[in-house]
Formats: sequence, C-alpha cells, structure tokens
Amino acid sequence: MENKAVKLPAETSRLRATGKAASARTPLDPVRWVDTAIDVLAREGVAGLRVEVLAKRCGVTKGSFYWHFKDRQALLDAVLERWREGRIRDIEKTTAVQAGQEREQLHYAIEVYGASKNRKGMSIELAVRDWARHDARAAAIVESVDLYRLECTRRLFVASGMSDAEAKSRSLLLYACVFGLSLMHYTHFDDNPGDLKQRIAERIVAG
Amino acid sequence: MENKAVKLPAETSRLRATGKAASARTPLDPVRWVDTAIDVLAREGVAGLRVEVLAKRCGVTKGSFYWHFKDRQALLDAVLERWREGRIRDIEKTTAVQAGQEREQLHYAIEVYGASKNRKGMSIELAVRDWARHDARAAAIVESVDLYRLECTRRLFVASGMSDAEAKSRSLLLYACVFGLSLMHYTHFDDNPGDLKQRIAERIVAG
DNA sequence: CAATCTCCATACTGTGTCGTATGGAAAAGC
DNA sequence: GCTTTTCCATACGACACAGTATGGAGATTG
Repeated sequence: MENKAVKLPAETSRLRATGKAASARTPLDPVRWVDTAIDVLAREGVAGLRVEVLAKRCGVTKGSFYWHFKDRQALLDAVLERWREGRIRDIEKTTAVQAGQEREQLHYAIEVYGASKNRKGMSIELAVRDWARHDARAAAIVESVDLYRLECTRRLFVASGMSDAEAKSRSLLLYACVFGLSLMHYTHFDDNPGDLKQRIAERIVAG
Repeated sequence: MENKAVKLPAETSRLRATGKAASARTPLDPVRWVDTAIDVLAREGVAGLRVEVLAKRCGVTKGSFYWHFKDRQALLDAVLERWREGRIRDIEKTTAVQAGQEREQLHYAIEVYGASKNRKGMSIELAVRDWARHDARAAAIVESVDLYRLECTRRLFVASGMSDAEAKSRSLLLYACVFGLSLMHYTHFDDNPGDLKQRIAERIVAG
C-alpha cells in the first residue's frame, strides 16, 4: 500500500524498451517520472519539481503520479538516488586510465566538466548542490558523491607522482574549481576564456 | 503612488539611529525590511523571501510591507542592490594594500572567504548565485560584482610580479576555488582540512 | 481643535500546490 | 464472459501565497 514506487520497475521498463512507441496505452513507470523530473530540476531547481507540473509534462494528471509514488518526497528521493548512481558510473568512467596517462586523464576530467556541451549536467549538479544546502537527504547524497570523486582523482594524482597530502589538496582544488567556475559569470572579464581555462587546468594538475 | 520604497530613507533611518529602541511606535523603514530579508535569504534562499513570512519576522502584517514596497519584486531588487553595495565595499577593503604585501593580502582574501566565522556571508553569496541562475536581474548583479572582484585581485597578482594573462587566470582560479569549496562537503575526506586549505591557497597565489 | 498624513491591521479575491477519494476504462487472469 | 488488477482522470478539501481594498489609530500640521 505504501511502497508502490518500487513495484516491478524492471518489467515495465522492459516493456517500454521494446520500441513500442507511446501508442494507445503505454503506461508510465517511475523511470519516466524521474527522467522528466531531472529535466525540470536542471532548468528550475528543486523548487520546480511540482507534482502537477511534472504530470502535465508527462501528459497525464496527478492521479498517475500518486499511483506510482507515495508522495512528492518519494520522487525527490528517487531523483537523488538516480543522480548518485549516474555520478558514480560517470566518475568511474572518467577516472579509469592505464598507467602513465594520469595527467592527461585529469585534464580530460576538468575539460569534461567545464565543457559547454555538458551544460545540462552542470545545471543538475548545481541544482542538487543548492538543494543539499537546505535538505539533509540531498546533503548526504552530495557528500557521498563528493567523497567518491575526491578519492578517485586523489588516486590519479598519487599515481602521477605526488605525495598523499598534496594529492588530496589537488583533488579538492580540482573539484572546487570546476564547480566554482560554473557558477561564476566571467564572460566579460577576458576575451580569451580558453586560454584562461588552460592556464587554470595546468595550475591544478601540473607538478 | 508607485515608488514608495524610495521615500525618505535617510530620514527614517536617522530616526532609528538615535538609539530610540523599539518603543510604543517605532515605524519600520525599508532598511529594516531588507535587513530581515537578507537574514532569511541566507538561511532559506530566495524562495524563502515571502511577504507574509517576512512580515511575521518583523512583527507586523503584510499591510506594512505593501506600504513600503510596491510589490515583492521591489524588495528583491532592494536586496540585490544592498548586496552589491556591501560586496563592493568589502572588496575594496579586502584588496587595499601597500606595495610589497600583495601575496599576503591575497592569502588573507582567501582565508576570509573560507573562514567558518563568515558562514552567513557565504550563505548569502551562494543564495544570490543560485538566484542568479534563474533570474536575469540577479545574474546582472552577480556579474558586475564578479567583474569587480576579478579585477581587484588581478591587480594584486600583477603587482606581485605576474604577467597579465597569468594574473587573470589566477584571479579567476581564486574566486572559483573559494566559492567551489564552500559548496562541497569534504568533512570526511581528510582529518586535517587546515593543511588542505593551506596547500590550496599556496597553489593559487604562489609564483 | 480639526484636518491631514503616516503607518499598519484586517478582510478579501484569486491562484497554485499537496494530498485524498472515488470512479472508470483497458488489460490480464480465471 | 466475468472478475480482478492496472493505470489514470476528476473532483474535492486544505493550505500558502501575492496583491488589493478599506479602515483606523497615532502623530503632525494648520
């Protein structure tokens, strides 16, 4: 009666993955709800995650929502969990490297976050972080993700020949700078932002 | 009829500055409203700036608010303007230095922002920055403040002997890192955060 | 003392939101 | 074919919020 949200996700998900488009009757599943929720989260922040708004974007009404989720908080939890899983996978992919290529991989990690192609990902990132400033659950998720990230890049710095203490500080510097840059507006500060970013990246990873 | 908000601010302000405590009849002025608004902003973000909530915190009702301000947006604008003025003054104070002490002053600037004593200031900072992600007026204010900050620290880096391009990148690195650090949760990453911060600061300002 | 002005309370409308209750159409199971 | 289950629409109550209208108490001014 209470945890309908976890009911048969694999089954319905498979059903939608068969290529059967949104025909006469294609039932929504929690996955779809979380998808659109993250979309809205990226553009409006957690305050934009309102039940009726999401329902309209899904082409249904609230009735559907409250069948799939116990309440609004259940959706928020699902969004957080999904975000964490995605981040963990992403970090593992980004920091996987063969020996000797650690510095290049660190540069790549910085570039990926700062890339303009990844604007949506960074919007989600900032939205979740602001969310975490007022919500304990979000804060816990963010902290766990941060710890994982910091640890992965720390290993890269160590593998590239740094001391453990230095590697830790560099790792923290890297992510702080990446996130900090994304919430600053420096378009009119320099006419060559590419050179700026290059110098900054060099300062972060160079020995 | 429309811009009551700018009505005699100096006069009423002077009246409250005479030491006359909140006795039987001490009228509120826009300054008081903005004060409490910034207080709420620090703890709940711009979403917490609701008219009736602020009124309750001021010990009055909405009637008072709509006498002093045209609407909610007028208060938000006043908050932004006040924030900018405070930041500009603060930057000028923080980056004023006699020749030869530029590096020490840069270290001091980093320390001030990262200090735990300045938590409220950083909360406001982050709240305004998140606000700017969804509001054009806030974005304009943040950009102007950022430009001023970047320029001030850039001068310090130049005065400490760096090239102009390097000074620009260091200036951006400094603020990006300061703000980025404040929205990360790295408490459990290292048991000696002081050493981490010291290394990071050194990496930012050292030649 | 009367008129006016200042500052705020109260009451109201209208909208947006969460959550519940209930019914109903389509599919699945027997 | 009938029943049950699945998934959603509709209607409703309760509350929070922005903004307006109006009145009224206290101070100020003439």
